[in-house]
Amino acid sequence: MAEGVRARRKAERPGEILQAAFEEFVDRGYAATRLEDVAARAGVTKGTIYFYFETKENLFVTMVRELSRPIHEEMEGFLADHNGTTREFVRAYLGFIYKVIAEDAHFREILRLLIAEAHRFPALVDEHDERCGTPIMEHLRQRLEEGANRGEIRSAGSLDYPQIILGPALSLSVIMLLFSDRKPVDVERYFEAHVDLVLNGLLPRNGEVS
Amino acid sequence: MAEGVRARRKAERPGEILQAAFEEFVDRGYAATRLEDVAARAGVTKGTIYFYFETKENLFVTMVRELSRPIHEEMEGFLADHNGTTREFVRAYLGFIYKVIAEDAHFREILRLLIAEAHRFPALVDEHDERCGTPIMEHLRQRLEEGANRGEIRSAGSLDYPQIILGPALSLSVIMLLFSDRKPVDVERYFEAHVDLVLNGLLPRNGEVS
Amino acid sequence: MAEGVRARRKAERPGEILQAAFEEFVDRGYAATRLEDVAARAGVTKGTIYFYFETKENLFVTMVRELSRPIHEEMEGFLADHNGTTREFVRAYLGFIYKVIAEDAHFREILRLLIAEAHRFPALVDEHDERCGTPIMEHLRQRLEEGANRGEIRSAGSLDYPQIILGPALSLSVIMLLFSDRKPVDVERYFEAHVDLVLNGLLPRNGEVS
Amino acid sequence: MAEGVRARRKAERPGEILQAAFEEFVDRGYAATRLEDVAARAGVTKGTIYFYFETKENLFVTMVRELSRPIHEEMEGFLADHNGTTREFVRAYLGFIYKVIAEDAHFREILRLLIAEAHRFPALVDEHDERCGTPIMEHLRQRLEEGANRGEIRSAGSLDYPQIILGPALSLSVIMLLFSDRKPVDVERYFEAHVDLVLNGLLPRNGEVS
DNA sequence: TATGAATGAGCTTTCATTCAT
DNA sequence: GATGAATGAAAGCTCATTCAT
Repeated sequence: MAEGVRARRKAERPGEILQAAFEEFVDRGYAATRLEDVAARAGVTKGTIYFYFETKENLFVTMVRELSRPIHEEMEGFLADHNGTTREFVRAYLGFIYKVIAEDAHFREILRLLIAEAHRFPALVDEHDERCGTPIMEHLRQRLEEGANRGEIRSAGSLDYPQIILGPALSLSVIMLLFSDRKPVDVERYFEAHVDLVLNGLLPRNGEVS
Repeated sequence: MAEGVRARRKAERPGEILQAAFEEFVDRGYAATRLEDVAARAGVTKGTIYFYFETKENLFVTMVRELSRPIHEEMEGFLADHNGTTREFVRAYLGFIYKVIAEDAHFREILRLLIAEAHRFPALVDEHDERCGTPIMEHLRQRLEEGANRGEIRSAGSLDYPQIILGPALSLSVIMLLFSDRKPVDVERYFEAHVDLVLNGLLPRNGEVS
Repeated sequence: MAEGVRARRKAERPGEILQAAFEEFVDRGYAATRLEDVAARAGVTKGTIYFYFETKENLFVTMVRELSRPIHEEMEGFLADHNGTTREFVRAYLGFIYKVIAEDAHFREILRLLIAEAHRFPALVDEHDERCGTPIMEHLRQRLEEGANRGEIRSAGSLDYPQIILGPALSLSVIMLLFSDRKPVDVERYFEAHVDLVLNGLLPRNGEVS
Repeated sequence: MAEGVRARRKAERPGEILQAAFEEFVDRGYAATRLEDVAARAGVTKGTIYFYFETKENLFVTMVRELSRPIHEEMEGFLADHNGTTREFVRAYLGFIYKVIAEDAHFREILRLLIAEAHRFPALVDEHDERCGTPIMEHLRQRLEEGANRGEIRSAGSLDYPQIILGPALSLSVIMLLFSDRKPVDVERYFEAHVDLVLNGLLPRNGEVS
């Protein structure tokens, strides 16, 4: 029985350290984070960190990779199945994005770290992009293209730049990073307004009363 | 004559230090930047920095403030005069935003620093927001409201969240921060697609052939 | 059968560790040697070393003792039987010394360790001296004394300081330690020149053609 | 006046640190020496050491170089002027060597460091050899060759290996390193016996009564 | 016997900051 | 104004040693 507990703890050590590292790196940034604080937060000593991770850089990279994994998996699951009209798809798609980008503090903070440390860890940015950014954009692009082919939507220029369609969501993420809780946003309304803009634009539509 | 040169140099010292600080802080982040490197880049010694700035924090804050000033001034100039249809306004407005947000590396890198150090310098974020973010948003919001009142545009939900309308531009900025030159974007086309989406949305407009 | 192999391996463990320790200590010196590297070289884990040896110091001391033993035994064997003229003895004696001091890298490297760590392990130096240095010197001294009594050699002052007679050999050892293979020496010729000097000195002998 | 004192101290700092480093390195060896102890001995703080020397390795190398310099200079002075018979030369020459090699603890301890750290600092060994070992050997060789040409001494094989002639002196140095003060040697008598052996060898000379 | 996870003291090195000149 | 020598408090990293299994 005691074995079980010890073994389980042992197996969980790296994960616990990674979680602690995430929190410290997010709070202080890469350079200002002290391994000693990470250790304390994980309930181990400095030496233990070096038993599992070669360097601070390695810990950081592994942390970003590992803490992004759940998001990637959820994303893949979402991308797998989706049908319905393009209109419905856009709403569902943006809904999912908001769940990840705006409501998941994990994802948001990893975004902060990637922006902050893009110069130091360009490969990490690219890796994250390949697993997360590119698939999301590409999937959106394809579905919109199909929708345009089927005449459901205009073949607008933004179909080539899915970033434009997702932009307001990423923006919200950045705003939340900048202001923490000092400038709260009604995400629900923001989301609805975003969907509305993407689908209808600002100009009056025929028969619509401004 | 020599005195004149020296005097002018002296007067420029603080500015040179701030410029050097900007470059170093951008390259390495706040914590990882060494004052010694800033000094070397500015062509002075560490001690000189302390003659002009009290601490590293103070240097950072002053630098962000000072290097943002030209942008603020340009912005105020722009916000001052603008007439024409809402349609024209939106295009001109976004055009200006792109000049600042996408083409001015200075602004972009300050954004990076603000995102990265938002926890350490929340007051600096707020200050920057008051001088730059809020006025831009508020101005846009008012003009759009007027346009809606005049019936030029729909009274869409996004009128309450100008961030949504500007979102794709901010997004581009973030993308450029993440990938430097590894993923170049055709800003001209991106901009046009952005304007098109904001004005027309994705759904087919009456009489429009997809 | 497998047990036999395992049992034999087990019995050899300490020896393998000592051998590995020798190589690492020689390469890096006492303080810079990591027990982990010793373990890796011996094909065991760090813990295993502590099963056989109490501390790093203990491992070092035991290693020097154990790796010196074959030399001591060979030496005792040599010292046991020797007759012939003093002239013959000197040549044979020096020949043996060269085999040990100049050709046996083991001995040489132990000498390096003793010199390097003389301050930290004085007792080890003394122990080695008692088993190796003193007997060699004393034996030489006695035989030379006998030779002098018999009139075979001069009763020169160097009879009281056998170190002088052996000096060039020890010197060669030190030179080899300093230059590894960067300054190769023709040991055969060096040896002959050494014997010649010891027996004849530099001054011309009667009837000898310079 | 106060300036003078401060300036003098400033100029002496590096030298004081070097001297302190010498003592610590000699006592503990390269790896086991703590920069903190060097600093304390020099009366400065750790940081100051790094103001003058880039790394511990650099401090070590500089120290060996700098502390060897006086010896090199003395040596060059000695090698400059010498005449008289070869017999006289050998005595004077060895006399000088003993002064350096046996009586100068500085030189001896540097020899210990070079032997101990030959693997880590081979270039330093070679450098020291070029400035100290080779010139001494070469000078001796030339003078002996001349002596042999003039018929003053035998053209013995050891003329090609001056190390053999100096060997007993180097040996004494090593012995002193090994035993510190635990085995005192009468250097005067040792020296005389050495000179005697080099000049006359062990075999009886004609007309000499053993 | 042997392992390997874990420790913690201690190491080299860094760097913001000070201050006499 | 400006310098640069000096500080000292960390920070990242190492490693001999321990101990439950």
